[in-house]
Amino acid sequence: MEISDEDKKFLELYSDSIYEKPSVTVDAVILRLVDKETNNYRKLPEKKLQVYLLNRKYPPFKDKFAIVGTFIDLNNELAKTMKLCVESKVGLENFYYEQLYTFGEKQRDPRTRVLSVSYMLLTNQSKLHGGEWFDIDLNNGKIKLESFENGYRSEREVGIILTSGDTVLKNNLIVKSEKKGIERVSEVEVVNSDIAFDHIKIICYALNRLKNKLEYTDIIFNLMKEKFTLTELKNSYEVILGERLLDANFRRKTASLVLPLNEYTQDKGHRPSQLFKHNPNWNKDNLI
Amino acid sequence: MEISDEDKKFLELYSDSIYEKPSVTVDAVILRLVDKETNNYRKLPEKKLQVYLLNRKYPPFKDKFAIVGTFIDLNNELAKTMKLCVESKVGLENFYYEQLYTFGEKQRDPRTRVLSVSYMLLTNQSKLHGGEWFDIDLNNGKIKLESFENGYRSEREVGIILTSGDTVLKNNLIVKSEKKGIERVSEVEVVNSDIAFDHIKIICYALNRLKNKLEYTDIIFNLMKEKFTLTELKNSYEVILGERLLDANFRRKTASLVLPLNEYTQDKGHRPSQLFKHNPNWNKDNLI
DNA sequence: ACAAAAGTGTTCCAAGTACACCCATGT
DNA sequence: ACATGGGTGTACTTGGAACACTTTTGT
Repeated sequence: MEISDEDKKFLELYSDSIYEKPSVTVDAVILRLVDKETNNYRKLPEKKLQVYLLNRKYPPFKDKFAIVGTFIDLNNELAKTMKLCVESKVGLENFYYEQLYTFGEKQRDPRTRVLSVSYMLLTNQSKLHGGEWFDIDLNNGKIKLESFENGYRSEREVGIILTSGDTVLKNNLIVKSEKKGIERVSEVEVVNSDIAFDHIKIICYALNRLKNKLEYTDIIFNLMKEKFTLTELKNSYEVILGERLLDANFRRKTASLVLPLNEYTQDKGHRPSQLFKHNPNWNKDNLI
Repeated sequence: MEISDEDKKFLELYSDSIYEKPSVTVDAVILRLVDKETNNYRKLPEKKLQVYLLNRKYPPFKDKFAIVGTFIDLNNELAKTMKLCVESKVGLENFYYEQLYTFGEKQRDPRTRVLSVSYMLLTNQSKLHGGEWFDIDLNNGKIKLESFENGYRSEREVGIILTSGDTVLKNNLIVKSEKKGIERVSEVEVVNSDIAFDHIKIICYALNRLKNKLEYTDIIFNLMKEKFTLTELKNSYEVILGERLLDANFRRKTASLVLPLNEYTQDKGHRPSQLFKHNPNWNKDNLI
């Protein structure tokens, strides 16, 4: 990408303020999986999915919880800015991340026009600081489907309850999808939300992305500890997918994703279980 | 999302210029499928995938071809701005679109820091103005795979040749992917490109998105005319996927995606073929 | 007649589904 | 003894892959 002489001349004269500019933030939906406490010595702990939120110290949305983010730095790459932000604000390093979507609705920030380039972060670390882990309780309502001759319209209520100790944050969304011949509209509407900005929409987007990627990637291992039993892995899938899986089939399907170790769990009140680790050489599509 | 009194007070005093702002564009990769000419009265025309590019009249990258885009308007939604831009610059209306990715590399625009919120647009219209349709000739090199104990590194050269009449634009990318335990890096590097900015990267991203979505959506019908034969549909899949499909299997697999019409092709030098249209009520996941 | 596309049928194989069943452990 | 998770086997179903074969048209 060589720059022509004419371009060089132009650039010397160029003023970068001729177009209005928006503010831009990078925002991170930080997710992890943890064990629910259990009092039964036999029972294995169930897993729960959590998101890390910060209580906002300044307006707008002072005292509301929000996902981690910052205004971008023009001298850094977007992802770099996001990483620095996450490291400095909550102390998280070395994590899996991917860009999700850029949210830019006109009214999403009461201050001014602000675009949010959002990221999903997955971790198995717990010791973050500055905020709180919130349990995610996702409740997909029944889908309402209306069919016409040349298409359909679907609508579903989605409830997301975020809980950390006594703090319970309720959020309700409506996910709409309409299809009429070639026309096609998808929309997520926030009915009510106890967290800042449109962040519940971003969280919802991340949860969907994660769920979809479980099927065809090995993304889940970013949420696992290094060593785990297959039942732990199965529970993890179940929590994210929101459905129960059959044990025998699960073991076969995931066989290529994991490597068996010569270690076993003990002291569990039931038969010991073999430990596994992620098979980093699992390929599939990458080999094509 | 009520605004508290404290927030209101804050907003009155708020100055939106405390953070540096980037310029932001919306950019559209406009794709269509057309028939290659054929001189054999028996042979059906093959399909080819095309992208619509504009010749830049002003620096930077004057006289280079670029995808359609504009600096955003702070008073409009992002998608709205993109739609208005596409309509006014090339005369395209009523199309399928989806947001792709936000490109923001520091050096991607020689003028200043510019983020590009990119979209993929699919159409079956031909009569655009102001630019040219370029045939897309995508050439995936062989993948080079290097395996270690705890991961692997893959690298592949991708050549994209864009042709419109005598204009031939060559572009070469290297797609890298590295995995070491939990660490994971993916990167696309532009080796050389005959088009403006990093637009070849955006086009490449769109082509991949389209290819992936063929599998699990009915997105392809946005590229088809209203009525088509199953062989036309199969050719369309083949061109985008870059591989041949088996006819008998294809017919079975796509059966639920289409509705048969009581019309048949004629004058083709071979057996007439039934025409089909998209089944707009094809659902699958949406029913869950 | 014949080249090309249109369309159907069949066999084989891989993978997913749903169970039934036995094993090993700590209390 | 027993509740619980760990783990294997199997019969059935579904769908994709590969290929053979027939039909129909315009020139």
